[in-house]
Amino acid sequence: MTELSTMKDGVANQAEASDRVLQILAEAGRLFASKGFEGTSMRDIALACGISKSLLYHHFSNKDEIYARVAVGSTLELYLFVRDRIPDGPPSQKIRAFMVATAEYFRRYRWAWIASTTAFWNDPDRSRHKERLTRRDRFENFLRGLIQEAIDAGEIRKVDVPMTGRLILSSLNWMHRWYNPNKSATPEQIAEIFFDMIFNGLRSGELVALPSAEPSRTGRRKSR
Amino acid sequence: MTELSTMKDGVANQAEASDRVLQILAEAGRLFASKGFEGTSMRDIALACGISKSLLYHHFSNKDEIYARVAVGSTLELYLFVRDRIPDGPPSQKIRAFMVATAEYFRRYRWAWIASTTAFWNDPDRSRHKERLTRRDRFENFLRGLIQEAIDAGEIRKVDVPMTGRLILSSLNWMHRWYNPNKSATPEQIAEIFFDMIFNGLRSGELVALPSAEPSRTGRRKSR
DNA sequence: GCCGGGCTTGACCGATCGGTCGGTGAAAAC
DNA sequence: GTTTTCACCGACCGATCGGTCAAGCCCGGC
Repeated sequence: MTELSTMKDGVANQAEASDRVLQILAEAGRLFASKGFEGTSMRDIALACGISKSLLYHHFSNKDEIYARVAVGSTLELYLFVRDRIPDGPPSQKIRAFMVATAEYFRRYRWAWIASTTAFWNDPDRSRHKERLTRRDRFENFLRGLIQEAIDAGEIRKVDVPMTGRLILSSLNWMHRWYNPNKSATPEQIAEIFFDMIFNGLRSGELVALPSAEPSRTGRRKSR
Repeated sequence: MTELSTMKDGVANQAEASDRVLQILAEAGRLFASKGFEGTSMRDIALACGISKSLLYHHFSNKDEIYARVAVGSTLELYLFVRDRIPDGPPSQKIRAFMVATAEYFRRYRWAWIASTTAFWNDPDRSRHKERLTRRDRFENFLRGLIQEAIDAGEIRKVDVPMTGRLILSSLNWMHRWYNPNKSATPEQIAEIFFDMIFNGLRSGELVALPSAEPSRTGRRKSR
């Protein structure tokens, strides 16, 4: 079937699955993303696929398994997807590549991404939730490693590494809430803009004499 | 009742409401935040309050009204809350105050915040959803005004104003996903750190000669 | 022709959903 | 002392939930 590639959109790493399974995963991801896990019924999924509800249970044992294939099956690959797109070079450029690659992943698997990061952020299944957090941690720790590299190389200031990672990931993770695929910029372009802002800062070149309302933040530009 | 102040925690601008109503709103917000709107039943709310389900319908006409009081009733005040905490002074310091005030709001009305920004991001009620977006827009436009001020004053570079606003709001809006109230930093302190990172940038003072992988980003520090 | 097996279905189940109803008991109003 | 008011409850409703099941359909191998 020629539509396999389009149906595959939004569902990562499901190469061995049949077209029907891919269709179910794609539709389910889209529904989970827009109406949430509890807000999406098995009847909704069946209707969206144009099949009977029983058929869902032929291909999946229950609703949770569909969730698992959508959410866990997609976050599984994020770390590998991004890691393979980090080039050799200066650490700061690795961070930039990290952001762009994550944005590309978001663009490619948008519904699964939203379903995974929004609809299921509080997973009823404890062990599966933990597993997802572990993967998420591995992803985040990878970024922290890049940040530490950049600090060691003297490319960026001696900032708080976990907090810096959170800032970078926040800019990417919140994108799904305002990104409009019909508007101008691609997620990758947006990631580049954010990298520029975070890396170079908003402040203009001239040092503007700011009234130091917070004495603890003087001498910021001197360090390192 | 002396516990009125504690029960009021997490529910903004409900001065005229009775203790019981405040309790219901607080518990509902907490449940909505952790289990989502569809995932929280009226029985759950009643059980959490230690009352019968019927009593919920005595105080509220239906589940949606509870949602409205939690989500709409809290986002209503965010703009005013923040606006009143912006001091006179340099525009960049206004942006800093904006971030700190938003973080304070998050800390004070955490459950209602999470319920409003996460559990209900796709509101089934169209008109109410639009109303919330309008309020959200007013809040965001207020920030954009501050950014434009800072650009006009020459304090920050000639960046893309909407995109800059999104970056700042992303750092704050994503906080609820990783913030741990038992850990060290307060939301306000986190907001200050993020402001420092975004305003001053991560880059170290020394100009590191980066291989220009992106020719469009040369001369960045020259502008303005 | 027919037969076996995977894809597919509609009828159905107990549980739970949001919501309703009639009523209780105590305090306020008269 | 009677009536009105109001916070509150247990029982119940139709609808929908996730999930089951026996039976049909379709198609290649014999």
